[in-house]
Amino acid sequence: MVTSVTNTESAAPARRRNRRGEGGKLREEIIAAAVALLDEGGDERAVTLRSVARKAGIAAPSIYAHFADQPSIMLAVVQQEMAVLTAALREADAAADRNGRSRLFAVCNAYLDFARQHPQRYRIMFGGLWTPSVEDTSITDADLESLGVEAFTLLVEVLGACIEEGVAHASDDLYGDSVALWLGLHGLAHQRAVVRKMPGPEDVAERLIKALAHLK
Amino acid sequence: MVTSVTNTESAAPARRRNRRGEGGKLREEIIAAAVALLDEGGDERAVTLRSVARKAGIAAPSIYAHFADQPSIMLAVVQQEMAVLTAALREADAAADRNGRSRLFAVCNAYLDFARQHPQRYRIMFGGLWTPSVEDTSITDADLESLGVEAFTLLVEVLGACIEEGVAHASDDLYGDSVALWLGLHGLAHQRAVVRKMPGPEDVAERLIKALAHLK
DNA sequence: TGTACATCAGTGAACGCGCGTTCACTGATGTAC
DNA sequence: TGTACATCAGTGAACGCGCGTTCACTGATGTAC
Repeated sequence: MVTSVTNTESAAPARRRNRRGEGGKLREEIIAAAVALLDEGGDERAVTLRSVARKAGIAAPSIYAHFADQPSIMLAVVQQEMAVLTAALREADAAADRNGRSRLFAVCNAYLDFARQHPQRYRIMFGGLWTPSVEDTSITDADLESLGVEAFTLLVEVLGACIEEGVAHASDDLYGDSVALWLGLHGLAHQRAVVRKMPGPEDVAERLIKALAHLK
Repeated sequence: MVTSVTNTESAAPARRRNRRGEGGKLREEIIAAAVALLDEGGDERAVTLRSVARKAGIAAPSIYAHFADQPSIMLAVVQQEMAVLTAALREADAAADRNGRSRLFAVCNAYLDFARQHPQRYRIMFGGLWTPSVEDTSITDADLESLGVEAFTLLVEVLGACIEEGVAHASDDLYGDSVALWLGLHGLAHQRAVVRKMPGPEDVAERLIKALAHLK
């Protein structure tokens, strides 16, 4: 296997150390460095303690002042990106026409767009790439729970609006339908994040959303 | 990070070398060893050239007689497991009552069962865990195409049967609907393969299948 | 206002580890004569 | 039927690499007096 570090990673710029009392800023720089590595197209294996340190322009041991281990960095990345995703969904919702159907498509498409624009981030967030190793790390199950709750709640709300307006067929279980809808979105989003070119027709997304939302 | 090899890997039994002319058998043993490592719950990182060799009870260099590199082993695993999955779906279909609805649920549930019973295999097959590194390896795009075609074809057939029988609403595009249905199944299967306990109601699978198949 | 000093932010060297990969090799076994 | 030998199946030692992690440290900067 050929492993060339210098070719794939952009050189870290000269870094000025933080002023006294502002050491905490490095934490954010570390997270940003990890995200940058992902956005360069490398998969999760590209995000090591040392590669993150190189990217951030610091020495590897400097990370320990802010994170217990590499999975802790990943958790911070996931938490941050979940917030980014949630904000994007909210923004899309706010920008949509004020009817259930428009809002539903706006939110769902924003979700799919995030996955397409940031495939590696999406895989980290939902691909179960670091969760299996919980035993060895400082991450607790509590950290993992409630990670995507806010985003999901928005989906429930928008689907509920569709039903209230009579645009979607009501069922006995809005929550259950929302889970099903999210799972469908996730299947498409994940597949798009993983393969080069998606097979299937252009309008799969629309088909999925219409069917799972029971749109009339 | 604590990394203990001997604790997590079962010791390889004494191995008798293959008889002359039967050297090819080792190829299958190597694939089986890789699958065994996955089934032990380790994620894809646990499948290294050396760990596979240990599991198979051979010296690491012996692998090179059969595989160019580690990703080639993974490809072989994926190809084999795709065949296993396809066989399971066919079997479920054959065992089902001879009507579209029964066949559809049988095939879909068999798909979901595979993911639940072999989460790590499923993640390897559909999680995009090794595809990103195509550039460095001996694997070609041609190897990747048509990997799940047979299984998918069965899904199209069964959904088509539902429509012919009038059990499902016909649309203008059976293929497109099949892709959407598969994506939904994939979303659920993947999520189940990734998280410990799935949130949501018990009958999400049924909801998903009914909605995406447009069952009447 | 000047200076000693505690603290903070981060470094550099070193360690042991598992990895992929190479190389020359060994020893069993089938086959030609 | 016996034996020499080519081939096959697989080994063992070694290499350089990047990794996570430790340790003692350095040098800038704010603060107490």
